[in-house]
Amino acid sequence: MLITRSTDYAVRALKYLAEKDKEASAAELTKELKIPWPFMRKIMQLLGKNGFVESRKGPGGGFILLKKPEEILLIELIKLFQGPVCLNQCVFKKKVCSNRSTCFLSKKLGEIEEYAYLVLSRINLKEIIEGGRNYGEAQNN
Amino acid sequence: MLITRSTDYAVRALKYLAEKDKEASAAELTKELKIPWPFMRKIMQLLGKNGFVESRKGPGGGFILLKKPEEILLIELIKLFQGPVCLNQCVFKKKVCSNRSTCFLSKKLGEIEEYAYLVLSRINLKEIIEGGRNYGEAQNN
DNA sequence: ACAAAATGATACTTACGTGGTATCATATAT
DNA sequence: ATATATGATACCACGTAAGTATCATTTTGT
Repeated sequence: MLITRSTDYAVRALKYLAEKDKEASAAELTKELKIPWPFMRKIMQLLGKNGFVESRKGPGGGFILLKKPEEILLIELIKLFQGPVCLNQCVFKKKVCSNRSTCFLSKKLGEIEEYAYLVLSRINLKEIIEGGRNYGEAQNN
Repeated sequence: MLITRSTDYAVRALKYLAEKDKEASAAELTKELKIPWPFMRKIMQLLGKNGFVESRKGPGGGFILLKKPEEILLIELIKLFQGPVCLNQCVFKKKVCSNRSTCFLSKKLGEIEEYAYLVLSRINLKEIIEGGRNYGEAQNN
């Protein structure tokens, strides 16, 4: 899987914050986006620690976007919530196949990974908001 | 991960059979390729059920390749051992996001998936044997 | 001052897929 | 007959993603 649920939730939350353009609490995000509250909190905390949002405690507090949507790259969120993009990793984790450069299959998988990385690097939040009209809109079925 | 260990083992086993061009038992494959015996058997059984190899029981029995290496496509092995190639799958498994066509992100992920599929579809066993001189050669570290 | 409402930190549980094992039944060669 | 092979199938182990729970801390409003 290229994108896990955590990353997806993060995108949705950031999208919501961008569109609202005001402070929103985890409770509000949870309600609007239909994402489990404790999970949402965990995600927002990570976003906070990494400079995507600023948080304010106390009643009326919550989170506010720190960056412009066009400055938030999908690849950064992926790295944050899933670690480095890696479709390739030799099944033997460095023990066997030290000879990856001579391995035809590794080379091909590497090509795919490179392409994926390139595409993901170019996607920013602004595009997601504008291009995906209903991305993240919760539904009831 | 694009390729799991099962698929990788299957490739190695088929490569071995292709190069030997004679019947080989699971025990032999296990020994030569340093793959756990019960796991190897499981893999060979799947390959047998799906027409990649023919099996013969009894002493001296084993498996023999049924197809030409150039007719064995990596993508088929991936599908067999890992299910359909799917990097895209909406995190909500069909519940939300029935509107995938209008979702910018899904479209982009779909593009990556398509590219991966294309590359993987074109790789056959013959190429792997010829291109990857040391693919599947067991090492001892 | 105090209670309520928010986040911070952190540890824990649950679910699932991959990797791997074990067992018994069945066929075949000698 | 017996040993050697595969067929079928059920089970176990482990790591990661998904989700929960708890307590501490900060801030607001009265």
